[in-house]
Amino acid sequence: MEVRHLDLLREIARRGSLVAVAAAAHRTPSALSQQLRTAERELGVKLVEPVSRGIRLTAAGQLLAEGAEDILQRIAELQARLEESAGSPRGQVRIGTLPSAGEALLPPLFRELAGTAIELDLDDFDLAEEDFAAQTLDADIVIGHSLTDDVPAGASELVSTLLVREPLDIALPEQHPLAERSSLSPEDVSRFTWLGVPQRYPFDSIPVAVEQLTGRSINRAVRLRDNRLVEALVAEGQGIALLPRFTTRPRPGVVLRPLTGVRAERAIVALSRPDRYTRLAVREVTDRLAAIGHQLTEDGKAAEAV
Amino acid sequence: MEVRHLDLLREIARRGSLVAVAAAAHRTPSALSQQLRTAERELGVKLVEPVSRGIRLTAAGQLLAEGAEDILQRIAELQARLEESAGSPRGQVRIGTLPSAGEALLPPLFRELAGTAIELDLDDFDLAEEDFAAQTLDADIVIGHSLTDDVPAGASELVSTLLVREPLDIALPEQHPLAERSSLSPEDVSRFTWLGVPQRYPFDSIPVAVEQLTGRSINRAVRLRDNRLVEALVAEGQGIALLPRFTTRPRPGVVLRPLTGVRAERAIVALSRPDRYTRLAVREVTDRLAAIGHQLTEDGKAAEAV
DNA sequence: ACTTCCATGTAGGAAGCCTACATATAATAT
DNA sequence: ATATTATATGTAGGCTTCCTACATGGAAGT
Repeated sequence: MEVRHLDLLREIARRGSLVAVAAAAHRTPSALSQQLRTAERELGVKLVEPVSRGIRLTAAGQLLAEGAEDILQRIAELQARLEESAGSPRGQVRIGTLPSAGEALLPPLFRELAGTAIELDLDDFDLAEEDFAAQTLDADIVIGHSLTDDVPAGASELVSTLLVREPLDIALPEQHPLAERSSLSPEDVSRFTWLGVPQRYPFDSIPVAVEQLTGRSINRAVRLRDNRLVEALVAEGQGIALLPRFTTRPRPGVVLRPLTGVRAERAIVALSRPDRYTRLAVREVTDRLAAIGHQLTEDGKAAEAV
Repeated sequence: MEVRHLDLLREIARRGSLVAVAAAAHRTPSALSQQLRTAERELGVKLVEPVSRGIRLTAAGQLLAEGAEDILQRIAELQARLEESAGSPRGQVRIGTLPSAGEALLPPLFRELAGTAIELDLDDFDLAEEDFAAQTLDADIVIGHSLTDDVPAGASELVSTLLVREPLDIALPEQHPLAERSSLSPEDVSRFTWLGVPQRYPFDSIPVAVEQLTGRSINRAVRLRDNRLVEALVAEGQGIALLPRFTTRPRPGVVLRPLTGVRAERAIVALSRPDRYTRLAVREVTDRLAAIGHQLTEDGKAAEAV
């Protein structure tokens, strides 16, 4: 019985189709199909059966997939023990990130890891809160965020590390009447036109809360994903918007004012599957991200004091 | 990290040298040496270091070898679960046996297994009691014996299954004066010339016990290993000897008489390493051996009653 | 000094693995 | 109905990997 085959079965169980597994493994479906048949021949059991357009694990395949989960976890633990005892962390760590969080966290990370045996591989995406967890299938570490809690929805099975709690401020054009105030209430902001984000995107929960609190519906001029674009439009006077405090670069024509009276902050977290998190390199990178996040908070406080 | 490499490290830990591992695996030492270097390259750690004429595992190698033990055991368990759920036992089972015990136990076993997917592979040897355990490195099941206990010396870590308790009788020429008695005492037998076995061979413990009990030294004409040869010489009147009751074929000119007053029986046991014993086929064969052994005892009683 | 034992290096053949392309089949769309 | 899409599987060929045979080198024993 080979690890390669166990791994394949586990992936089929998780992802459901050969095409999906092949894409994740950068292989062709044909290769995996052949591997499956080799495994079946060696074990003397049928492992998958056709169903609709795809395949499904047989009882035997499922049994092995479950066992594989355990065995691969133990192999990962052994590897971690080895790395701990015999040297410094090494290898490739694949990070998937929110663009906004990545912009603040990743440049220092690259700087710190220069010269170590850890190699970073990046991917970025902007998703609904509950979709971050699924990305941990592909990435060792997923940097995601949560508006309501410190653990994003769907991440209960994952290792979740809080990196920063980042306030979400109201971005205003410099000449905006509200710009003179040092903080803003839901009442204040509900009267103006907003630049929103798509529905079900995390940031949207805050204007929704404002609407519930004030009983007044907010006028959203547009729904955009990209914060840079939003910044530019705020500067143009197209509306006010929610922007994360640490990752919004100061920009002429735009000021940030804290929003009080609703929970206006996001938790930026690092998520990993337990088996991937056992790798020393993955823990190391997560720890460094947490330290960088902490520094971000400190810098924020210092700037406020000035 | 590949199972193949883990297995290699475990075997090196157990057997001590590449040549020994190569012999057991039917590979050349060169192949293993190259595998080792591939493993070292992949893991980024030195796994072995030269010492005297051979090699020795480094700390890292040892760590992995220990982890391998656990992981390979779990893989074996998974395989067993698969076989249990998905069909009948199959594959090759390698048995190493004492010739005398094998003669009685194996023919029925072959008969029973004809037509199943279990294939037997045999090896035979005649060893000192404490050397049987070492044979479990190579064989799935080792049929050995113990004179003093139901578990042979050195087998405490192994799965040990009692197959038969076989009386060891005194073989006499038909015309021998003692042949008229229905059972013999240490006093009786210590006066005659014996055909013995080499020192430290299990059977030797009984004449030694007789010597201690009677305070008289036994005259051993020769020291032989092969029971057939001993039978032939007993028939020739060259002396009396200890022979196992069930595995001594009745033969004109020779009679067997029970020896009383000392523990004159051997326990025939099947030994397996725990990881090999998890295989369903191995358990199946062990069970069948135990059943055959039980039948042997029953047949013995029936014959006595006649 | 010679032999023995063990590990390692090299070259070449065999086996295995993966990709590209083609085929088959079921579900969905037009 | 027919075409299209999505998924798996089969085939041929190239690349890689693995193992054996043989040679080399060092350490221990005679």
